[in-house]
Amino acid sequence: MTTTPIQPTATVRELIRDHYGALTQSERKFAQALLDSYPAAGLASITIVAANAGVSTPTVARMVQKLGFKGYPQFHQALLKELEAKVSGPTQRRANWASEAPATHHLNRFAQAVTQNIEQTFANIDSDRFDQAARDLADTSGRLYVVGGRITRALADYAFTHFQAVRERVTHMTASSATWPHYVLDMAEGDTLLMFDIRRYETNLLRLAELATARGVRVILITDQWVSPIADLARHTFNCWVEIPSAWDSNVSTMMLLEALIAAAQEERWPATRDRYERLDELFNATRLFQK
Amino acid sequence: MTTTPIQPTATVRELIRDHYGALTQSERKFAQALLDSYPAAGLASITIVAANAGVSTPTVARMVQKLGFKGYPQFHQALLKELEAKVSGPTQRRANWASEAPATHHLNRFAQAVTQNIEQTFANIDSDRFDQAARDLADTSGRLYVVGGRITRALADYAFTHFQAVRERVTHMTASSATWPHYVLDMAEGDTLLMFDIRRYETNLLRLAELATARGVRVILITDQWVSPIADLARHTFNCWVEIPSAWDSNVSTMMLLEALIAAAQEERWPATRDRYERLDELFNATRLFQK
DNA sequence: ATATTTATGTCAATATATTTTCAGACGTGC
DNA sequence: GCACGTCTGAAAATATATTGACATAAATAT
Repeated sequence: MTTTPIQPTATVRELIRDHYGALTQSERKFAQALLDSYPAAGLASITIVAANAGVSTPTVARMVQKLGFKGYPQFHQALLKELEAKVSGPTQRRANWASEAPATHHLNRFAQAVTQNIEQTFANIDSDRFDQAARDLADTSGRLYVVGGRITRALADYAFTHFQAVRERVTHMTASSATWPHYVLDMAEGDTLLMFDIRRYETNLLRLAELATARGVRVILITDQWVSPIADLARHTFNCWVEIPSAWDSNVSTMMLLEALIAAAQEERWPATRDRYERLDELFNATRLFQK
Repeated sequence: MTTTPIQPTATVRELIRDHYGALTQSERKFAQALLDSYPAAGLASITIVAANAGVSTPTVARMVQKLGFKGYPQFHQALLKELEAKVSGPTQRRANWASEAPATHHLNRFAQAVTQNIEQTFANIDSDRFDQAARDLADTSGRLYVVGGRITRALADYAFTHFQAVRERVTHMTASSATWPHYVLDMAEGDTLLMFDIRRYETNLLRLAELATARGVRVILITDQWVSPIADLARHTFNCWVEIPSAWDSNVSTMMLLEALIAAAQEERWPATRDRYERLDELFNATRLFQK
């Protein structure tokens, strides 16, 4: 492990990060609790603080010593000093994301843009349609196909991996559109096709949507705020705000929507999904044995 | 003396204002000191706090009782609670996300959990390390390798697609670990390896990290809040908060961090990257003609 | 499977914080 | 200037926090 010498300017947060590798399980439990509500969770007495984190007092005492403090009081004082410096600063409580970076730092500008996208995206979701879409995605009476474009292929892949855990009969249509006709051949009424189409909309995907809907397949489309032409064919369309100050589009909101759909579909199929997860876990454990 | 009932909603600041008339000279001295650097000046022990304000301990004790607290500890706790509520991140007390859905709707619960994860994640990024990592990722004097685990393969894929647009000499190491040794064979000092390892840490990835670092490759690790063992070998480690109320982990914050890194690397290499984008665009347009 | 190491909590000791008591200081009205 | 009430901090008494020693539990290696 790299034992970084304690910088006099290092925040407790940084100290935790640096020493995290050397912390034991319970110590990490406390560290997490502290980071969870920082720095408040470290400003009470050691007794209270330990109880809140669900560990014993000596555990906390030992940990702060590992971080380089002489004892808990010194640690407490350090936290307090940080707080004081932060609150008395000139940019009092500007919404900074990266704690110590200036508001103009790339990170903060980026975080702000993405957050706005997320807000926009979620504000524009109709919860009824969302619920319906989740039901479609969870419906195992038909197959579920997943497909994405050049960039969104990764998202489709992610969706595939997770839906595979949630339900049976899932297919990821690979990005090579040459193989798509084979899949279409087997599509039937009652099947669902989850499509990702973010700008620079791809003609291939539109053609695929046409073929699929012609066969009675329900299309669920995840697109951007400018809306892919596939929307006209889709049963449900979701718009994601993707613009960031950059040459390309952000897919954080897309990912978030996707995860929300997976989570909802999972809930839809509980407890059937739980069994799948457990069986999956066993299989992975079995595989793991070989690796040792 | 009339014991004013403690308003549960009143802040200590308000209490001081309300009782200011009833305070004695020394008590006011302390009150001023507290307001001067609020709430830090009230979060140490009564002894220290009193000394800092230049008054005696009993003065402080008497005053907090005047404010309606049973004793100093209770006063301390009240301040702490306020702080906790206040420091909670930029988006904390937002109204519902999906505008018309009730707060208990799945969507809103999900959005809230994810937002907290994002906040935590970004609060824990050290901007210097972030900048350094971005520089490593943009450095074309060596190759850039990207690799992920079972779930994070999709993220690695996404990273690959984007970094490929940003710079040359990028390789996505496929998920099949059997082929990894071939890649390692060609790794050299000055190369960079971007790894994703979220819990259920994979032994394969750890072995790969060991081999790579042994060859002088810089490892940049993106892991979760519980930290993959690879962290000990990595040059830069980033922690993503991934917990959501679900059987699996969310990767929205991971995606967001990844995008932030891509954006930073892109900026690092501007305008070289702009040329690449333009050429890439031309190529895609050429391909598109065939599809029509 | 067993031994060894490491981690963790209980309990006791020690130190520190908090409150109470009280005597002097200070101001105020006569 | 004197008497009275109030304020203030020193110091004692009490409560609580902090740390260290130890035994048990968990993890790891043999």
